[in-house]
This record gives sequence, structure tokens and C-alpha cells, in this order.
Amino acid sequence: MLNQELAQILSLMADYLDMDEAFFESRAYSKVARVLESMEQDVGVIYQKGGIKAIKQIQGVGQGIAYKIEEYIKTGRVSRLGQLKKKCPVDLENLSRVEGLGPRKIKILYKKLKIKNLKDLGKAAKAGKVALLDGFGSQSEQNILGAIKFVKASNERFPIGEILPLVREIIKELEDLPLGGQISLAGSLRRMKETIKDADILITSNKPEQVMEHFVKIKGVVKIWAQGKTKSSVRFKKGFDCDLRVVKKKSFGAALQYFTGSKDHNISTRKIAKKKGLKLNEYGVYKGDRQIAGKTEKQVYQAIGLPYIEPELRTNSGEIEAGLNNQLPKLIGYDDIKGDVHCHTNWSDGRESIKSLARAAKKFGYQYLAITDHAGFLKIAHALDEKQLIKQMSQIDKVNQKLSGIKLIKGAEVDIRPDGSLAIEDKVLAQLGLVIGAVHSMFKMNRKDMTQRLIKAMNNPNLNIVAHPTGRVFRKRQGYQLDWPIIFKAAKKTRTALEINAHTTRLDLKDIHIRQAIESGVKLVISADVHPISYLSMVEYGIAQARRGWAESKDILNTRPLKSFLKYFE
DNA sequence: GCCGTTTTCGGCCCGACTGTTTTCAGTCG
Repeated sequence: MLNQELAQILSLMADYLDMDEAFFESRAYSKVARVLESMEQDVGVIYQKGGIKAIKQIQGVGQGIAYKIEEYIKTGRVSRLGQLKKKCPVDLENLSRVEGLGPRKIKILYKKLKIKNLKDLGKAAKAGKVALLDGFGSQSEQNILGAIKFVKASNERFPIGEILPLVREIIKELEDLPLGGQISLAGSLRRMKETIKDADILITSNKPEQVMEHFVKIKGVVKIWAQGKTKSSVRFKKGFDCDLRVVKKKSFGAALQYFTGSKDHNISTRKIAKKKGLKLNEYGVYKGDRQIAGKTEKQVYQAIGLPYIEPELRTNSGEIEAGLNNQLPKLIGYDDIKGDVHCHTNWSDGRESIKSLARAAKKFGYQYLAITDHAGFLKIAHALDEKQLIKQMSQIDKVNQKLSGIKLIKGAEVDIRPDGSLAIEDKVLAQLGLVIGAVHSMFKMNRKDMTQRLIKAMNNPNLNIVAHPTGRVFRKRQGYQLDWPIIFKAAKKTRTALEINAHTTRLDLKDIHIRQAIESGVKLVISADVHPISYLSMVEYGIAQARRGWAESKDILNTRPLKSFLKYFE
């Protein structure tokens, strides 16, 4: 996707400009970089359709940056970046990954010691040359040496599912201390972003030193970046950083609002405050020197004329305008799902028998469960054929008779062939209660062909749901490109639901597509693609994804009771 | 470099921590 490439280049340019002390110019570039990162439409497409004029419509883009975007689209490079690099030819991308090194210090390192990259930096630090520079000392030299080691490990963001459980344990440990009061997650974890770089926790306490002393010694801490009275920062063995902040009770809400972000959301809220003659910071909302709100987030938002905005919405992508106009969505709740509709058993590649999975789902609180083992040609996952499917159906009937309190739906996850046909005969599919279609082959088809492939599948009246619609897998596969408006149109017309696959390695659909799907009138389901029982609880990440896509309960079919869930597909 | 219900010029969000400084610059979120 062109947006991500361009965002990276613009943000790199911002860093070089920072080094050049062109601070406000730098800010303009990084602002556009952030906009591009979270923008749904591809810049390349925008340019194709509307030329440079359309590019200038993008938030924060004026004449100058528009031309640079055009240059990148046409030639694949931005010559200004080359000029900036020439001025100070250092590997800014990697050097600034070292904690404590920013553009200014990197410039000093280059001017004084000709340090251009991590290798040079390591050598110089080992030789004790860095400590002698102005603004550096032996302490920072040691930090640099330590940080270089960590750069490799911190190269990536983590799927939320790998971090949230760990951070909840940390929070639990802090809660158990007799020192603290209120405690909460903050940052991107509280916003339930799909990938996480570091974790933020807020706590109120009148013994901050003791809280911090305990925090930096929690099991798994491998490095203490900072330890102060109000803020401490540590690195965990897993490779992510965690910040703990101690705040005052009367500022807890303001701090929570502030540290939950996103950065852009905060900039907008502070601008609104400023317009009203108020000041908003992490201590509260102030009229002159007087705090007029701060204890709770709700009060903070109220004080600046906004309703409470759910953390998942705080991305500065319309939630503030919606709030001002009283048009915020009533987001789907974390307890609203009535049943999982994408599960595998030991008939294909799952772990559990039909019966034990059903029992576990009942215990989890579900009213129904769709058994959707692989069917078709995916032999690696022991896909079932027509004969086996029929056999399984009668087995499910038997279990249904024996179990009370939960209903099983006879289903299948059928392979969608490259030509868009389904890999199981229609007359067998017609007997099933729920048919999920999924692409498991030929991922590299181009946008047009893949779109046609899915449309043909959706036009099969037996198909109810398209599973993991883009096929992306974190750290493994980028996912195929689809022509979304066409897909949404077809999904609506054929009453095909799109899946929000909640498995932490997938989280597919993405938030922006969820939002577009809903705007297009397409219905969705949230399912955990259950293999072992433990996956059931991953539904939380799918719900979070849906909330970030502005989904309400009515948009998600499996928030309905069984009857009305199935009715949609009739 | 961008932007405009005070503005086409003159602003651009705001504060803590660190290391080194001996009052602050740089970094970070």
C-alpha cells in the first residue's frame, strides 16, 4: 500500500528536518505522515482519480507536500529526501531507534565523531568517545550500549493478543499492593489498537516511591529506562516497554484522557479547549489557574463541551465532530456476542470433539455455536468432503439432542476455489445451516481477479459468510487487495455477511473496512475461528476491532438470538 | 510547510524525565 510507504518517507523527512532545526516544517511532514498511516483510501488511487488537486484535499497537505507525493507516485522517490540525506548522511531510521537518541543528538554524533550508523555508534561508545561529547556523559554512553542490544528485539509491534494478557497480570500485581488506589490501562492498549508497541498504566497513590520501587522489580523486567516519582519506564523480557505513571486523584480522569491518546485526538481536544479559553493538560481542564475538571474522564470531556468518547474511537477520524453533533455511535458491548459462528473440531484441524467444544461454549456464556470444520480441498487442515460432512451433520444432530442450554448450528468453512466456485457440491451445502466461504489458496491473485473470485462466491445462494476477508496474517502475509466498494455492494445485495475474524494473528477485517462496510449497509459477524477451547476468549479482540470500526450491536449479526441470526440469511 | 468564524502573516499542544547543566536542551509520549 502506497500510503504506508509514503508515511514512512514523510516521517523520515520530518526527522531529517528536525535535525536541520526546521522544527515547524518537520511538524508539518510528520502530521501528514500520521494522516496517511490511518487513511483508508490509497493515495495512488486518489491521485489517479483527481490528480494533484485531490491530493491537496488530504488533511495537512498543501502545495509543497502535494508535489512531493506526486513525485513519489510517479518516480518512486522524493528528491528532497535525497538532498536532506546529503546534508547529513546518517542512518537516521535505525539510529533514532536507540532510546534517548533523537535527531539533535544524532547530528552531534555525526558532526563530532562521523557516526553514521549503529555499527559506528557501537564502536565509538565502546571506545569511550561518546561520553566526552557535549551533552553526553558516561551514563548516556552506557545507555547507548545497552539500547543498541535492544534495537533488534524492539524492531516490531506486537499483536494486541500477545501483550494485553501480560499487562493485565502486571496490573493485577499492582492492584494487590496495599499502596495504590485507582488503576487503569492507558495508551494504545486501552484504545485496543490491533498492534502495540508499549503499554501505559496509570495509578493513584500517596506513596509513589514505593509503588515505583515495586514496579521496576516486577518479574520479567529486564531494563529500567527511567524511575521517577511520577513516571517509571521499563522493558519486559518479551521486548515491549511499559510505563507506569502515578497521578493525583483529582487529576486521574485528565491523566487517563491524556495518556490514552491518540496523540491526534489529544491535539484536537486541546485545540477545542483553547478555543473556549480553557487549558487542557494531564492535570485537568483549567480556567486560568483554576481546575474546573479532572477527576473523571467524563468530566474532562464535558468541560470542553464533548460527550464521553469511548477509547476505541479516539483516533481523530471524525469522533470529535460526531461528539460535537451528538452523533457518536452506541458501540457494541464486550458482552453482546451470543454465539461463535466459526469453530473447528477434531473432525478437521481443531482439537476438541463437537461435544466438549459445545460444553465449553456454553460455559463461556454462549447460546449457540456453529460447527464449521474445513471442507473442500484444504487437505493440510484435514478438510472434509461431501460424505464426511453428511456424516458430521448427523453427529451434530445427536449432540444437539443431548445438550441443553446451547444450540449447535451445522456448518462448514468451505474453500473458495480460484475461479470463485465453492469446493463442496451445492446440494450438500444446501443442507447446512451456515456456510462460511474462505480463500485458502492462490493468495497472490491481483486485485481485480480476487474481487471477482469473492463476488462469484457471494453470488452462490448457499454462501452466508466470507471468513477473514483479506487473508492477512501478522508477520506472515500482507493479505490480498480487494476493490472494497464492489465487494460491499455485492455483500449487501446477496445478504452475505463479512467476518471480523478475532484471532489475534488475523484481526481481519480491519477497522477502516468495518466502518466502510457498515456505512455501505453490510452486516458483519465476529468470530474467534476457534480451534482449541482457549480461542473462545479471543472474541474480545474482534469486538474491539468492531468498536474501532464504529460498529453497533445491530451491525453484528451474532449479537442476535439464534433465530433472528439465521433469519438474516434466509 | 500548513492554515484561517479574530488572521494570507504569524502562529503551530504540552509537560515530565534524564543527564548534564549549574538553569537547560533534548527526548519522549
